[in-house]
Amino acid sequence: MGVFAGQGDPAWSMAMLWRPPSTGPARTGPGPKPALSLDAIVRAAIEVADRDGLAGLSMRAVGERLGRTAMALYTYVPGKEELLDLMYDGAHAELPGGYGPGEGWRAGIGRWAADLGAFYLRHPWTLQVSHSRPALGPHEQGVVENLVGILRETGLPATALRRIVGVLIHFVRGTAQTIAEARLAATATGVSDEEWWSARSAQLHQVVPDFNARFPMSAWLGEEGLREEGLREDGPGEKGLRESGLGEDGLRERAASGTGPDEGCDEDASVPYLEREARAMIETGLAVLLDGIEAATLRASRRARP
Amino acid sequence: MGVFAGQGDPAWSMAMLWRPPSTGPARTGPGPKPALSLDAIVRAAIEVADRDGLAGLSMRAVGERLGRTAMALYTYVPGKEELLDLMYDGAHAELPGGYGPGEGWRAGIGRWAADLGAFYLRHPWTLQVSHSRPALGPHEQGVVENLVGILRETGLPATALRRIVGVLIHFVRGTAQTIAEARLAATATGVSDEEWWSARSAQLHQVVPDFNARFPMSAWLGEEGLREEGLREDGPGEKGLRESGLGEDGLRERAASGTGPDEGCDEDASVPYLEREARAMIETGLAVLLDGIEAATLRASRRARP
DNA sequence: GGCATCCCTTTATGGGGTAAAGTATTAAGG
DNA sequence: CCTTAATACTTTACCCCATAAAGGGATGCC
Repeated sequence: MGVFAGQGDPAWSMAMLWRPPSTGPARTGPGPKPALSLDAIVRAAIEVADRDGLAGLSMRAVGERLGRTAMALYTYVPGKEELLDLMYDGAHAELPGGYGPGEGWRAGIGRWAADLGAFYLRHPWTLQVSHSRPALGPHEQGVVENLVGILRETGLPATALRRIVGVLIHFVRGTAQTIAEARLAATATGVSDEEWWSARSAQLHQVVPDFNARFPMSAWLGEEGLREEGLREDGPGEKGLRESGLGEDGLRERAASGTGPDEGCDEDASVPYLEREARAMIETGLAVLLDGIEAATLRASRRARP
Repeated sequence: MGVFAGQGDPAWSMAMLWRPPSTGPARTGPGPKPALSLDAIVRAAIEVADRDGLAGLSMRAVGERLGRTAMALYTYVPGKEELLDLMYDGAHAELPGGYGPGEGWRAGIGRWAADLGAFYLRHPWTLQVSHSRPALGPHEQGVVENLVGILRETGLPATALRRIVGVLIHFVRGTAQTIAEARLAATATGVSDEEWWSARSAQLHQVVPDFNARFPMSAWLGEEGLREEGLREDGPGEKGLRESGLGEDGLRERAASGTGPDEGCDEDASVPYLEREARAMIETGLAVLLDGIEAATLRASRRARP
């Protein structure tokens, strides 16, 4: 159950992250040929983290997966923290590029958010790695590059744009975290999310019988929300979802068609309740954000030529 | 460097989190009187985490602070995970309530966000505790309750509102995380953020000489951003900041006037560069979010009576 | 062949969470 | 007052972790 703050030796991490690709096995001179490689180690570590989470990520586990001892890794990596830096950026390599202009920034952001969200769900451990660490790699930078490319269409000034970039990244990360933890709870306890949440809800009302009195707003939110869902009437604030390229199964499809070498993310046929809810949250939230960005854009152009 | 996924025994955590306050020392019967208490342990653990971060939080450390061994704690707490559940909610106890109506929802959300952000900065370790864990306590619930109370003024339907709640919480958390890590890097290396970032930037351009060619959008963002800041012209997208109650020093003031028993958060006189930047991000981001919420509200009322 | 070089293993150290067993302290019952 | 049983806390021990230090064995150059 370990997570890191991104310490270690940033200089080493930076150098390795940005080293020219496939710096060949140009090893000459005495001594045995290296059987491992930095890339192989990083790949193995990502696989371990995908399977067992960051809690299961130990130098022993990674070494074992490569048929070596834990100490063998230290020939290639100074320590675990630096390895995590490389894992984090390396995983991002599977994110697609090609957010060319022509689809409009609203749709572009929708696609970008769906891709990134699906990536987080394919590698939930990335959500536990603290963001905005010192060591920034090329693939993480690529995510930002893509988003900035899309957002430039809005014509917003750079200062505002940079901040919006932060907002969007935090938003997708946070939402993906909610989904990931729901999945984790579901698989850990062996019940479906729906059962799990209703059980927890029942327990809450048993432990706190006066919940509705102490938290009237939250109680209203829960009850009214259920009522609305029962009525199946589309509330407002839901607009712009299809427009943004995020249909009912947009995120889901992207999650299933992973580009990376991983085994996929054990999608089962039934769409879990909470996951649907969280996906709806990403859609609504994104719609809100997009409307806000649009408002800023309008204000900017109005100011430019009054 | 430990963080948790929120495992442990949720039933125990829930029971303790919601137990009636100050369940007295009604111990009768044989055996020595307990010298510790659950509250004292949680308080001590929070102090340790405030000082040394989650990395420095060990059962041994908490026990030592109370003049006991690590094992002594196990009389009161089943394990470290459960203790963390209690710490997390316990820290939230210092958040204020009283977001009465009358100031308007925009200003209300601004105040709510500033209070929550300042709280995160006073207890940065809370940002490493993964959110939306199984065990939800009364004080975390209070944060949601406050926000829902404010948002009900918008008249938005519950479904949309619940999702906006998630967006706002993720947003404040993410932003606070950025600030917190900037602080951490600054104190860890002993240099100011500004020096630290320029050093890192120089290193990046040394390691990656062709950065600007490979990441033209990001390069543009950086250069244009600097140019705009040099011009000191308020870009658009900045509107609504004062209106939302978030002045230049709004967050800062709140951070300094902590309500909890902690020592404050060693604010020094010079406002660090990156922190200013991050605060600006919270302001801009919030403005975008508020505009988006407003758009949803308008749409809702338009739909209600056409 | 000698030998320096380098990959990898073995062994060891210190720290973590916590199980198990031991010790001391108390109140109740005789 | 003495026994008994319950309880708070300590001691010890175990296993897992990251990693320092030292050793072993393969390899290519002289």
